[in-house]
Amino acid sequence: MKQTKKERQQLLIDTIKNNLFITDDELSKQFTVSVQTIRLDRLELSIPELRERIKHAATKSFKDEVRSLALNEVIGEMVDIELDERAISIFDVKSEHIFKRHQIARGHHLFAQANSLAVAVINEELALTVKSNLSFVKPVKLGERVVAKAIVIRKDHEKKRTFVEVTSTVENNIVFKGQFEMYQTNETSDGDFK
Amino acid sequence: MKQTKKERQQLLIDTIKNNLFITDDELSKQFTVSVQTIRLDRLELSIPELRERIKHAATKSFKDEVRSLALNEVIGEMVDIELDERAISIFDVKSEHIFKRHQIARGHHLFAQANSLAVAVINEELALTVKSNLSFVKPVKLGERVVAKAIVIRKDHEKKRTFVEVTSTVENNIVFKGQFEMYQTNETSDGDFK
DNA sequence: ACTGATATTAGTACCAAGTGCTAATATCGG
DNA sequence: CCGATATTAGCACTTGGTACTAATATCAGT
Repeated sequence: MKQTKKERQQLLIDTIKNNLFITDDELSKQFTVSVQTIRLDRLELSIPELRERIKHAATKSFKDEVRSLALNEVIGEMVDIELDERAISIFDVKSEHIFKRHQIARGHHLFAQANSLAVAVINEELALTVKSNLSFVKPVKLGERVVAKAIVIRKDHEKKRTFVEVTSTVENNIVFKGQFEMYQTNETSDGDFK
Repeated sequence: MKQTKKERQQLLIDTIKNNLFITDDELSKQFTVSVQTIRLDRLELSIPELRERIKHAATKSFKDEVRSLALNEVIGEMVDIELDERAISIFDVKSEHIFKRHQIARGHHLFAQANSLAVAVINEELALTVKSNLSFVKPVKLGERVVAKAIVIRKDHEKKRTFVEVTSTVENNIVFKGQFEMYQTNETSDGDFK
């Protein structure tokens, strides 16, 4: 049984999408049509040629690399900071942060934003989270912008502890709250550690 | 002043490394030598041609994509799961998970492993973290393998809540502990939600 | 059954970015 | 000045295309 032009073109899109390195020649054999037909199809569907396709994929890969690196430093974008007092960061929920089925942001991204903000607000060489108490008040959805505010509550030089409270909001509605007990070296102050 | 062959070849390596899309023709102009010389250089240095270079970069990008996707699903590798009872995952601390200066794993990765395990162990369509209480007992360092065990403590069908406890260890020493209060839809059981 | 539109195939010239090979010319060290 | 090394030149060939023209097939409607 023969395919219609539409069927073939739909299949062509799928085939290229999950192969990407396939040449017109190979495609023509796969669909048992001439190479010219494949080229007309690509033209109609405005699918670029092989070299352009892979070039595009290659440049995209660089962006991914940058993204994943950035994600490992401070999560979210810092917009304000007063060391040992407070800090604010914003974080836009994109498709890579959500549960696919429900468009709701995965909890660990909210935690990561809050936790890295708590680390950043501490004016020391090394700061680690010791304990924390979290409350995920309201689900955050795709496309929403989360504003996290960290406030230093108390600093205990003796015990090398700092207590930080982080509140995250979306359009002024609280979506997340966390208390963080942080350990830090006291290098800038008394430097008796290590 | 003229360059030696060695100097040129070293520069060639650098140039290609941070350009990747440059053709022999452009290179020949940049180094004011003939295209043939560039080709001999590439041959000696076994640098593949432009098309092969970008093809290679493109395939590498796919791996990245897979990695970052996998990273967005369950963090760590699941080794055992009994729905609504317990689950175990392992997570190897790599260079991308640490504070550069101290080789210590960032807290949010430990949280992410524990939290995603808590989500996974719940036998429902949708599970979200409501509250959690964390304790970062001991710093985890580069190269260490973290084993997280999640145990379902209690399931409250009325209130659609499940309580999960996660303990993470490195070589049998506890490094992290967390209690998670999870919200879930009861679709598999009574389906009165939504 | 015939006509016209649409789809498909074929063929040619051309391009980019190469490889592979041979031969000529520079350039440098001893 | 001689020989080795380095560089340049030229040509045929390859892949995976574009752009264009022309011929043929297929189908739908009257």
